[in-house]
Amino acid sequence: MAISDAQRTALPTLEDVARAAGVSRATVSRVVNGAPSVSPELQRVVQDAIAAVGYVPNRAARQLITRRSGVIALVMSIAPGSAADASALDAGAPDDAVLRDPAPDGAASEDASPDASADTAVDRVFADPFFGRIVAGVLGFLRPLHLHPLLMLAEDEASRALVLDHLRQGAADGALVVSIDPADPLPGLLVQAGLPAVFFARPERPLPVRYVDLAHQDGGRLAAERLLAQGRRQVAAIAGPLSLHAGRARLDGFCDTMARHGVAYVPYTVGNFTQDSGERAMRELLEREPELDGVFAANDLMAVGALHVLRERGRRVPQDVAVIGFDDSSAAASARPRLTTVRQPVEAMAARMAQLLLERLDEPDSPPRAVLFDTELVVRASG
Amino acid sequence: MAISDAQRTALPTLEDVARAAGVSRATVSRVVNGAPSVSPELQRVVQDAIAAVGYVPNRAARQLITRRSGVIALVMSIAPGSAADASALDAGAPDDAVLRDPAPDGAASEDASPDASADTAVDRVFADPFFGRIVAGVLGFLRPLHLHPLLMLAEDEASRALVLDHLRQGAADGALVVSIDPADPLPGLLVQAGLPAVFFARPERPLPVRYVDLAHQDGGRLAAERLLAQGRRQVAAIAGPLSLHAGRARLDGFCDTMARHGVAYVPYTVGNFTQDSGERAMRELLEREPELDGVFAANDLMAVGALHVLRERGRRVPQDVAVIGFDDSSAAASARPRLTTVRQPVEAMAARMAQLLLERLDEPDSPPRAVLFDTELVVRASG
DNA sequence: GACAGATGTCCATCCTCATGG
DNA sequence: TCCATGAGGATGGACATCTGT
Repeated sequence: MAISDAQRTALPTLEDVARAAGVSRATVSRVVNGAPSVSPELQRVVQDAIAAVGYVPNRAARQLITRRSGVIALVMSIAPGSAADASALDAGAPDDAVLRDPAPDGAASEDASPDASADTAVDRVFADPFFGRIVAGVLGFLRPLHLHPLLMLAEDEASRALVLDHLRQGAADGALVVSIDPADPLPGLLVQAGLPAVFFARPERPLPVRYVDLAHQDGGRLAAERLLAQGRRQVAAIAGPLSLHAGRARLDGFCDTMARHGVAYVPYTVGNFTQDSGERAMRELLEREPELDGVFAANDLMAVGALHVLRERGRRVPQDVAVIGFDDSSAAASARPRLTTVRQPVEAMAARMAQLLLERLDEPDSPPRAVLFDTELVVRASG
Repeated sequence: MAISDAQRTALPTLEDVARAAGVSRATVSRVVNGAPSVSPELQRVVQDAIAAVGYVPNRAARQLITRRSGVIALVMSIAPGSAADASALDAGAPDDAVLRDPAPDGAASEDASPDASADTAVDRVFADPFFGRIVAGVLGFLRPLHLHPLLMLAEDEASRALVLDHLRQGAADGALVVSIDPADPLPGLLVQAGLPAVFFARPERPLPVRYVDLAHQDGGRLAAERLLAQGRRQVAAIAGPLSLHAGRARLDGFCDTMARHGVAYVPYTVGNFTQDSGERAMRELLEREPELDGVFAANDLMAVGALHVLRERGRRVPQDVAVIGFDDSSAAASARPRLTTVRQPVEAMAARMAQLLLERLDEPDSPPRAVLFDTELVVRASG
């Protein structure tokens, strides 16, 4: 409380500390920043003065000269550049009500609850366990370094421009971009502007950028080998969107491996990584191939949807039909039966993505680098 | 690419724009900030000059004088102040490996994947669908205002100090705090320091602060009334931690309503809001009350755990046992049978929380205000 | 070379004062 | 008198650089 007033008037500055300690501003600055060349006694004196006056460095002033904000933008980029293959739902998403004045209406009505932003496409991003894992990974790496992520969403041209502006304005030192759509223009825009960015998953168009990615195809292979080892031969797949590299590669890896082992025909259906789409896909596959004994889904959410449909149709898992998912998200462990799945180490990938960005910030001229992560089969009960 | 070099040397400043436009700095500033008193023609001229030289305002310089960062801290606060009742798992959580030098090791080994921060307590926060809903709500409100959330985690004394420092340093203008533990000292610290903050859920100790909260007790009542209307009389409850107001109030509301309708005895077990704890609780309840015909769980995750156990024990839901959850999280809709649940409008609450903070920032002297949200029964298949 | 002081720098905004219409 | 605009110094606070002992 006592501080509250002081705050509103004037916070103590370097100058104040210097005066209190009887040294120069420069010396205080040296102590604050841990410069080596200050005698222990003086350090003590300055530290005491800092504590006495309650000094905290002003980040804006520091940033003005160091040109570092200590902030990293974490961008969830969901919108396609051109009208692309986003699920039909998105079509009618209303624009945000743009408030020009940052000051909210003083007389906001008490009862009318504010907009809850029920935008389906946006909500889906944050509801997906994937988002939480990304955040956990990024935070785990950044926090010990005293850096923090600024959360941004890029879903249309205006919001993409906002991301670029923020970086140019120095609101963040660089961007970690999780881009969902292959037609996303954001990666290209960032590269063109020469802004520091690292991507989760390789951008569709070849760009000289840093990114982390997964050996998707190999993951598909692991799933196939597991099913083959169990003697399953009537297998089917629930693929992700084929417009995405991840969608294609996981399916390819699965089908190729099956073919190599004599299973030439693998019926598949395309979903969109949601549980609902997994249910629809499973129904369709059961109609086409009533005798199937194994299913590979390109992510856990769709696999869970498949589990539901199989149970509803009286197929026992794994006795009648084996199910293998992808990601090893929280959904896999909480499903019943527990889901056998191909692990994607999202947290480690996100952490590494952050590390690559810091490398780029420290050495702007170092060559772009990509890091590929391996998958791993996590055997549980479903297959 | 072309810009990249320019960037490293000198970005254009207001002065440059002024020169290019043949006007004064003041005029450029007026145009940039939308001051009313600039003639349309001049505005045009200045806008063109801005575009021509590629000017973007420097946030640090602006913040230095306006004392606004345009950033809002979103703090997930999970650790208890004293050694409190967090679930046993947390006990051995290792400290972060503190890296003093912000520069990462240049020769980071390629193969050793970086720490994925497998800290269980932290991971649980981000894996919970609750987190995504908070983010979605906050972002939905802040984005149209061109404000952005800075994600922070407070789990021990050091990280709490970091949150306070960031606010004092002006890294963020205020904080939105989602505090899990009742013994959390962060709310008290923020109040004491006079820093602008709004809380999700009322702090345990009475404090003169702004917050949003839910009519938890009323939610418990809705669940009870639903079960009573179905003629269920042998009901049990899976409560949340009783150290939390939300845990107690939901249970109280449920039990009180049952008592008022002649059901005096409601056996209950305490869980910790995870699916696993819900399973354990359900097993225990079935042993104690084999004849039960209705269960109320204090959140959806525990309700889903209960569903699994009931199925495993051959009880049909809802025919034999009705199950009602709480939250209406994504887990409710994706469960089978779909979960009847008490809705907590998390997104709207989070948005409102952000709005309250902006009110406080614009009018520091306005009195603290709390907003209570109502629950609502969402009837699906489970009860 | 170890240490510390003095001063210029980063850039947008606020201010005053003046000017022309 | 009023209004749009110019001109340019002062300001915010920390760091960089240079100098001097």
